[in-house]
Amino acid sequence: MPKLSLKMKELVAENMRSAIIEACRKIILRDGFESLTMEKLAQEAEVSTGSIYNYFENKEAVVGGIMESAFQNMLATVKKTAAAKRPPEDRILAIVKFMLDDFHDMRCLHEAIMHVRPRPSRNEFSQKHRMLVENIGQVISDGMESGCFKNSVPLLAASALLGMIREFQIDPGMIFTDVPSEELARNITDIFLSGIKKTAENSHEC
Amino acid sequence: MPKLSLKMKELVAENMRSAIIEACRKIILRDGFESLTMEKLAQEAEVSTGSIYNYFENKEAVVGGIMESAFQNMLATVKKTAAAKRPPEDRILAIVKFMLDDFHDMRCLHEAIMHVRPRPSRNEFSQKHRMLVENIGQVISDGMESGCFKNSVPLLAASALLGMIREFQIDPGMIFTDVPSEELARNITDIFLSGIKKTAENSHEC
Amino acid sequence: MPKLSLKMKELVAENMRSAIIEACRKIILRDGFESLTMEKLAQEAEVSTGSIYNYFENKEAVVGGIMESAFQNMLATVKKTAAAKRPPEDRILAIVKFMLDDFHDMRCLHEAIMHVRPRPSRNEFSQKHRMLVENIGQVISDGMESGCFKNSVPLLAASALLGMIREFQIDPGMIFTDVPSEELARNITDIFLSGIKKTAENSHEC
Amino acid sequence: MPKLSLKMKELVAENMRSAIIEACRKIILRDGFESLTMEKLAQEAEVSTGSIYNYFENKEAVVGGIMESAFQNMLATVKKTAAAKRPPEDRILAIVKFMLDDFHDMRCLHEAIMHVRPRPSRNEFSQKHRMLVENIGQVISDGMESGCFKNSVPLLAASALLGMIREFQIDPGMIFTDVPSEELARNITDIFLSGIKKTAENSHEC
DNA sequence: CATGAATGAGTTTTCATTCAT
DNA sequence: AATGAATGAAAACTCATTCAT
Repeated sequence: MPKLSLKMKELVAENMRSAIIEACRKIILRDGFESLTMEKLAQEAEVSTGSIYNYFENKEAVVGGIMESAFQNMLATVKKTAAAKRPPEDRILAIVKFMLDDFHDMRCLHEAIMHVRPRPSRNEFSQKHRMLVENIGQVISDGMESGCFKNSVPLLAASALLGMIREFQIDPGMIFTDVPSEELARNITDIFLSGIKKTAENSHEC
Repeated sequence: MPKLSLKMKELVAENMRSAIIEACRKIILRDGFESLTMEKLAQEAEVSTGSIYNYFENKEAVVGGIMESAFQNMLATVKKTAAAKRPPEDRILAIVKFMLDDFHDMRCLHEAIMHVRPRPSRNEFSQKHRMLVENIGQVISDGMESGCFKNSVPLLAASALLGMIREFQIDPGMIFTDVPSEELARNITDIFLSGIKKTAENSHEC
Repeated sequence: MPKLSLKMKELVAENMRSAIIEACRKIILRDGFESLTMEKLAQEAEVSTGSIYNYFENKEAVVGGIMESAFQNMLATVKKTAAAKRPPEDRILAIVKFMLDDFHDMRCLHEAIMHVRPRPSRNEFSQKHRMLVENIGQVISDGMESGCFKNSVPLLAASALLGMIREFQIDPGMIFTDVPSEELARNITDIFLSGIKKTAENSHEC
Repeated sequence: MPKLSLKMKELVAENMRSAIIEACRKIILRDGFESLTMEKLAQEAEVSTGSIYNYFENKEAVVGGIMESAFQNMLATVKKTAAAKRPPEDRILAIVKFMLDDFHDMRCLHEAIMHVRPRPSRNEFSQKHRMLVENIGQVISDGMESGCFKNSVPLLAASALLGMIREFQIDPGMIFTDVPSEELARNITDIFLSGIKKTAENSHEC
């Protein structure tokens, strides 16, 4: 009985944490990180400010929470896709597609990382980011082993790919707002796989 | 005499502005944007808080100032490099190299853009960013015309390149801290130009 | 229960507002409007600066609050007195008496109006002031109708009366500090009603 | 020779003081006392902030200066009018007229007095105000002696008159903005001299 | 546990005054 | 004397965090 109620409690607590993190995400995406206050967060989550402190040590922990949550979401899919039994090229395209569509998580992550700088959370973040890179790197390693990818530094290539994706999500120049993500994904993947240079056979001179 | 002293004053004033912006940059790079306070800025610039307001309307204007300054630095070099009379490939490499080395400007810019959200500065930023993209895009257009680059969307490719570069500057996973920028530049350029896929002639199957 | 506690809260909140306004009034009367700072106000009201902002939007709102409060006090009594079933002369005397004694409210009001200049509050103030004038004007209208007052412009006469009263409250020459308000009231009323000139019957020549 | 240049200097200095005070007055009347800063004052007077301090001890002294100047203007005329060889009634009317028209001085004075509270200037101000009251009081005394005014307390009556005049200058209810000052003056004087009550001979009952 | 008012340190900004030129 | 930039104390206001109910 006590054990049951204990589990209940944990369940309720987990629910609260999720709700708060979700509210946090909404605010960041809607109004920007700068505007995130505990008061606003409480209102969005429809709890009291005090309650938040029952589930999170402090504001930083909440932000850390959304990073964790966003990573979990992304990592889960990326891992699955990266490990799928399909040609590496396809897996790359799938990952790019997914990430471009998963605007929320990546955008939040990026906002969060930029605002959680001199704190311990930063290291934690780095670790998780590395996992992301490594998973994508694995696809590239696979491609190298199977002979369809050139010899390269997988982690470096993976990072490059992530950078490209992020660029189109932040879109600082507001150039690609109206381009469908489908099209963006194809273009990005194409550049990543084949580059922009003409290959020997179809280029006569340069 | 009055004209001279007028020029002198403007010179001194410009010096002050630069000093303050430089101090601002230092703080952002050292301690993060979050920690930037007018008090701290005054100390770093070795002036009084009040003095800053003789040269900038308010805090936002200072931040806008570092954005402008950083852009000016970057654009100047990028423009020159982009317009150089060398093969497009070389120009791309030069730009990547320069940007990786110009850690300060790009990093500052990126910090700034993430923290200047709902204000008019944001649009101003977008415009300038677009100029950067367009300059790089020009190199790609050149390459396409001269036949060494494939047909592609130059602005899109340019954005992709910028994204890659930024990724290695922020280096969220802290993976490439110790890799010399020279090497990074070569790798990035290589991926951008040739992609990671084996080309037909040297790949037998996949 | 929820309704009760809701009412309780409102009651407590109203108490706070009153306490802060009262503290504000004390400071203005004791040290002058110029010396009113939020810090000082907080100390006088024995709360924290932050708390004040739970009950008032900003400093201007607090000042607006004391204007409103002072007006309410004054208007309530003036209205009642003005509408009383007594000869207009008596009502005038009663109003003058009350206002001279109600040093606090009128003095505060006057301080406040002089310091709340280019803001919207000013118009609000004007409106309320007009109500005061109109109420007193009504007494004069009554007197005119009943035949004991001469034909005149009631609002103008009422304003003149208010001006006299204010003069003795501010007492810029510090001449009447020691004159009992009872005596002042009689004198003021007498001038207002009969003027300083001898009337025909008791003046032989001039 | 040295004496001459000394006089010159004093002349120039007096000019500067006047110019600064005039600028101060303009600002107070145009934008309100609250908006008066030394910087603004310097701009309006077309001198440097530093220069002001060569002619005035500090800001308070400048404000004291405009009070002094305004008083001088008013006192000069009031004294002359009060001492004129005309019936007291006429002299009263003339004073009211002049003061209503001399909007600038009186308004400035009133603004100034309200903002110079806990300082020594206040006493100085009181003294000057008393002189004003006494001069008007003298007219009333004259009238009492010559038999056309009732026995009353001249200073008290004079204060009452000043209060009325000020009320119409401040016009807190913004009721009399469009009434010509000529008409106001007549009305005010009439109330002051004859009151609002019907006199015995023309009132049957009340 | 939930609540939400209270707290007060921390932030931006203003402005009278000084002082080197 | 004139200048006007530099100063820095002081003010209004914010917001993460606490704690009595």
